[in-house]
Amino acid sequence: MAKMYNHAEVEKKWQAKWEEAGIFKAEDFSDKPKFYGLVEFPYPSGAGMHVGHIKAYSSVEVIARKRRMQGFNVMFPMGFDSFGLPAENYAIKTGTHPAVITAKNIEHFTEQLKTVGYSFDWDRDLATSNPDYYKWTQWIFLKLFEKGLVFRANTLVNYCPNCKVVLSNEDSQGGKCDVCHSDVVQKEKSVWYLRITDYADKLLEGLDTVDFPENVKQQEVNWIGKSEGAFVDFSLKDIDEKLEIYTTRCDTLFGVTFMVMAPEHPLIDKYKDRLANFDEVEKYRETCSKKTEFERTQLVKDKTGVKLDGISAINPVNGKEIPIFIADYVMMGYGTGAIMAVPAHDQRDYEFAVKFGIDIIEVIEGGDISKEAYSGDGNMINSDFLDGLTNKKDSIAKMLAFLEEKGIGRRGIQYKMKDWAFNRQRYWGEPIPLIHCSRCGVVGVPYEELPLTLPDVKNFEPGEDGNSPLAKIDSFVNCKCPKCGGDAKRETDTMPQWAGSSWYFLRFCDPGNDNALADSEKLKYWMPVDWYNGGMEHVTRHLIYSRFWHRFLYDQGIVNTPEPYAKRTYQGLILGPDGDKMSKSKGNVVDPMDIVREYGADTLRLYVLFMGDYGAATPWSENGVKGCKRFLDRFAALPDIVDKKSSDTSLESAVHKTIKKVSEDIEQMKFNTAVAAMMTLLNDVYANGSINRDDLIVFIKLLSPFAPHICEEMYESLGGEGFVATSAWPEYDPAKTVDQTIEIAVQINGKLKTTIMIDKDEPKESAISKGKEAVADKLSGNIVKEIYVPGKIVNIVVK
RNA sequence: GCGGAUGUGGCGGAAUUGGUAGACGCGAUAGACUUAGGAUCUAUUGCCCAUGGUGUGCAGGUUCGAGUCCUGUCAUCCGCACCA
Repeated sequence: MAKMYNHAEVEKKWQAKWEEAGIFKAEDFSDKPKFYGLVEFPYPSGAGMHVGHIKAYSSVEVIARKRRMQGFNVMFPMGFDSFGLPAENYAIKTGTHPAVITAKNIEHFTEQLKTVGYSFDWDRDLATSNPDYYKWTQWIFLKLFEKGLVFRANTLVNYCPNCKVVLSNEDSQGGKCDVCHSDVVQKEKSVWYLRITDYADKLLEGLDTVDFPENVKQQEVNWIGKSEGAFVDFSLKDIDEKLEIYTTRCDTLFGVTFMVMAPEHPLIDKYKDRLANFDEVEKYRETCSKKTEFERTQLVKDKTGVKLDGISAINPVNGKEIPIFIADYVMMGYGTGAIMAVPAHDQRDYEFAVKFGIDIIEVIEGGDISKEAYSGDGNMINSDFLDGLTNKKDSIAKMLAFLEEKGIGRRGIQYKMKDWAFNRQRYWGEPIPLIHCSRCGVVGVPYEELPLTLPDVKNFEPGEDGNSPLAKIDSFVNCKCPKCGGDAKRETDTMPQWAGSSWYFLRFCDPGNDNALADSEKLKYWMPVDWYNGGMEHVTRHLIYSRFWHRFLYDQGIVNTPEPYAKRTYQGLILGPDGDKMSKSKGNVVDPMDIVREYGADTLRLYVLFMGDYGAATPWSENGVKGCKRFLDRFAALPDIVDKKSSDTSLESAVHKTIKKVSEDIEQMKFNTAVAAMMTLLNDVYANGSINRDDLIVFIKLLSPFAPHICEEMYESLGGEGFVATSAWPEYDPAKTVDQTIEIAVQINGKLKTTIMIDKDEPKESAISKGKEAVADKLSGNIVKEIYVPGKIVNIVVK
């Protein structure tokens, strides 16, 4: 049996037929219910597709194909996130223009995607680096600017010395550059920010309204990192100045024995004349600034710092004079860059106090402060008017009331999330449409001048001065101020990689529109995205950014839903055959196109969904691929045994069970068990030796979202009308998913002894007696209980 | 430290949510067909002192019955992190 079908021929044939018939085109406005399925569009790298892309896209592909068969008007678009550093770095190396490389890569990618047979609507294809696309990226930016959500600040920023570029917090997680994985350093620089923190609460609240996996939501909540506490003013001794701190435990104020400022705190420079040990302070600050983020956070064990000699603070609740230190365990970027230290109840402060011999005053009972800080609940002591309170909530409330009355403290909220550092000193990105005018300040490029196109340059190398290559082009830089008409200069930095992807799902609704980012009626029809699948690594990057932009556009009345994605899912990583992460250096990378050539696209698609739990990391197995190919070959041979038996009803319940299982499993992304169910059915069919034509057509339909090419081929050979892809998804009859005769277990004291066959409607008494009969020789002692779980087990309890 | 998970054969992984543990696939073993087999087909395949016993990281507990629930414990993975 099992001659192998010619996958290369079959797949090419049907890809051409689908394209010719245009069956995957989404219709704007239709009486059918709509389904907008989305996968993260790729960066078109020169290396082409990775097996990870295949896994990421195949899930929504299966769902989209099923929805079409269920009568939905489906939009499943694809495009390219085509601005970015790799093309630019390649350009620096070879001198080829990034636009040329990008166009070539997009072509290559498109061809590869088509080879896999995805049911994308290619008419909606887009690329973020096309001027007619980034015109609208710039347009949204100008809207943000108009609404005061763009600002420039001179602060410490994450900087990648290798890429020579400023990075956002999201782009430098773990102290490593997102692009090249070099250590990120802190650098003082004037950069553009988007005020994403203004949307922190909205981004949090929005999570309650969407269907995201719990861990995805949790990760976003943690990233936003909302904390409620209080700002408290400490006055300095003999100086008319206050030092403001942020704390979540203002009720421990009586336990404050010192204060710590971040080394970069501006107050230090302001009062350096008063510092007797300024040299020592300067030296310490210098060592800190040289540390990378990585070093600064890894050396957690050893607290370092310098006491400010000449400046001290007054504890506002008891008037005691307390010393001030600078130490790098306090960060300038969170809160106010200064803390009140309560060594008895904060482990970091405790370690510092021990090292520097500072008093430790217990204000909450319950721990042993001779050993370590105690951060639990307990009775308040040594705290004047708070003494005796046992509840954290009460003591905080009482202290807050006191501070507010005295005017030295106020309620405050802090977020770990920082504003989005938005400019990159690079060429291959959207030019930021702003103009610096010496008279008018910063002015937006007029809307009618968009797109502000990237000028042609010869040298893509970023300047050593930290400027983008655009700064070297006088004809681009020099311009007239749109407000006063005087000479002015353009902003020469470009937007980060994430800009274009922050709204691309909107453009898919109306990709050719030149008058708006998309027609509002079309947006209203298609949005929100019904199902969005992508990588876990984008949860605190692309997902946050795009939700922010979308929420902003909602507030401006441009889109009609507050959240862009109704449902989000993610795929697990595909590991190399050795179980390690795939990487070029390890040489364990699998090229999906090799698999297509050798086994076919249907096999590849089937395998990535069958290989394991969709959400889990699973190693690649070439033998597993072969197993899927074997299944498809055996499936393709089914027409040989069609209607071998004249009246064949023995498969009826197996077929209905499989329809139910496959239909339900797809919805829950349990593709592996859906495929397993079809493999089981195939085994049943061969065991039976025959299958009738109608059942085979049902089987073909069930498999078609996974392996569409071979299914079209078989459907055609059986005389099916049109395409399987546009045929109706099979329904099952619940009554037929139940067998008439069933096998149940017989247990004694919960231990399996044997199994018996009974009728599915067997009465309890009869089932029990049949069970007892079957284990009669093993029964000894008194029967104390008889349990029958219908359709499952008989359990005889003896003593 | 905080947050999220996970632990089941030689391997990837199933288990209708408290009811026959190991579906399906891989690998392995034996046989068939073959000039050949790394193709295909058939059979077997958790482990063990095998008419039975035992088994879901480990130790307890609840229950007629526990991979599933409870308590404790160990290990691994992922994300964030001197966040005040």
